[in-house]
Amino acid sequence: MHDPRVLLDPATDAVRKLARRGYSLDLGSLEKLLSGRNAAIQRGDEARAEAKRVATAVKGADPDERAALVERARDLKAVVGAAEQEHKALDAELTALLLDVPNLPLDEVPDGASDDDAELVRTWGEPPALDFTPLDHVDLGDRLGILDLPRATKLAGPRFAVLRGRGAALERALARYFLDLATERHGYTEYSVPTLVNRTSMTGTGQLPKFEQDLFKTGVDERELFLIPTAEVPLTNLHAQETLATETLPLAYTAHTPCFRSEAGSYGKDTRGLIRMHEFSKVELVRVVDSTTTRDELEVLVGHAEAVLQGLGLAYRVVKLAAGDLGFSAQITYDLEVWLPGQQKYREIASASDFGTFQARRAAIRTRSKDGTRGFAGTLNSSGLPIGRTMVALLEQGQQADGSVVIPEALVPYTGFDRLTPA
RNA sequence: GGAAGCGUGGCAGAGCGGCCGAAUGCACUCGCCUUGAAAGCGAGAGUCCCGCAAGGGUCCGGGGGUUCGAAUCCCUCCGCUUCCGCCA
Repeated sequence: MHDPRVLLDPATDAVRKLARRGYSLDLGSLEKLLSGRNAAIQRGDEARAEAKRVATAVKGADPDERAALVERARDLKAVVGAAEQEHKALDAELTALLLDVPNLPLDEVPDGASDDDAELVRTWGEPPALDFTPLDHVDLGDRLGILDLPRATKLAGPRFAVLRGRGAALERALARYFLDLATERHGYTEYSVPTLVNRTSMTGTGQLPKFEQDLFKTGVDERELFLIPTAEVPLTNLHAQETLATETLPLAYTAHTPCFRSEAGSYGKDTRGLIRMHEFSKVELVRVVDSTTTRDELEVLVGHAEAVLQGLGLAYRVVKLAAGDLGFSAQITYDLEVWLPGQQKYREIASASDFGTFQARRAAIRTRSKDGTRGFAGTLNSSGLPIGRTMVALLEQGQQADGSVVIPEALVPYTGFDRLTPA
């Protein structure tokens, strides 16, 4: 959420910046709401101040002037009540408007609306030169006897997966490898967190109120809970409504959780295989930092995500997303795209985003520095990585002419096997 | 699910319907003292909102009510603790 004053400041250039991502900001009504709200606050405060003075005067008043004072106090009370009501009403409107406004893209973010407009930053590794026609991960998984999509559909419907035998073991090994890398090499603290969270948490990171249709919602009686689409939600909200001493920053958190996405509006997209699931498992990296350092922290963070792919020897590239392709809360995002021989192209596997203070304002994650300066924290997150999509890349890039798949060396201590072979 | 109790500032812990933003202790910041530190002494310091500022307002778990006036009374919700039941 933005500070309305900042949005209204011409120096911010908010209208143009938001237009780059396809959002049209109504500065006029914003201005009107803000000034109206502030005027109401002031009116209420003045009346309340007077009411306090009168109430104090009542105590020592002569009997004959007491009645007049009490009546005056009653009148003031009405004024306070009216001003307060107006304040609340305008504040609700203002908040609703602000909650709807996405983050401002940084100037370095390229123009454009789709992934075609992303800017190539760098490429790592060589797509394996296969002297045979590569299979995609669905066929591979089927032959290897580790992936059973038909039965997943029977159990829950499309976009769910069943892993079997070494497939299930591979999933477990990947999660452990990712977590060890994050905690032992990159300094993240591992958490185990709820995967069902309340509306406040979802609003804090920006999934709500705008994107409720993307979430799975559950509840018993009046109670309302949402399945997390990513561990970003619980990890970032750990410090919601808290004030952090700047000298304790940056905080680096990781968690391995299931993630749930309704994938509304993605009908027909990636219907085959493990790419787009309603439920998948992911290791997430979250950083809570001094707000002035987020841009540098993003480079650190994307490096941590890249290290995972590099450790597995998977060819990938890094792109900077176009303004119109940014997530709601992000001001800049790098996508990591891994090479998929089965599709003969790079496909998104992870994305690392800098949210500036956008989420911290929503979630009220405050900071206080040694000299007493107060502000909001900066937040960032990256996948590190999703297990399913990593398995896709691993199977497809590691496939051999005989139909077997070679497990990357770094992973062998975790799997206990170095090769998957057809059943 | 049943019964009882409790929710005050970073922590601990007072608080008669007006003198309470709130005693006191610890912790904290800045001085003094000391070779240095500790102890001692003095001073200061909460949050959020409106305001250029001066200043004003808010906040004693959340919300509502009674009253000229509520941390103090009432209602309600939430959370925590203890006991019983059930249970992974």
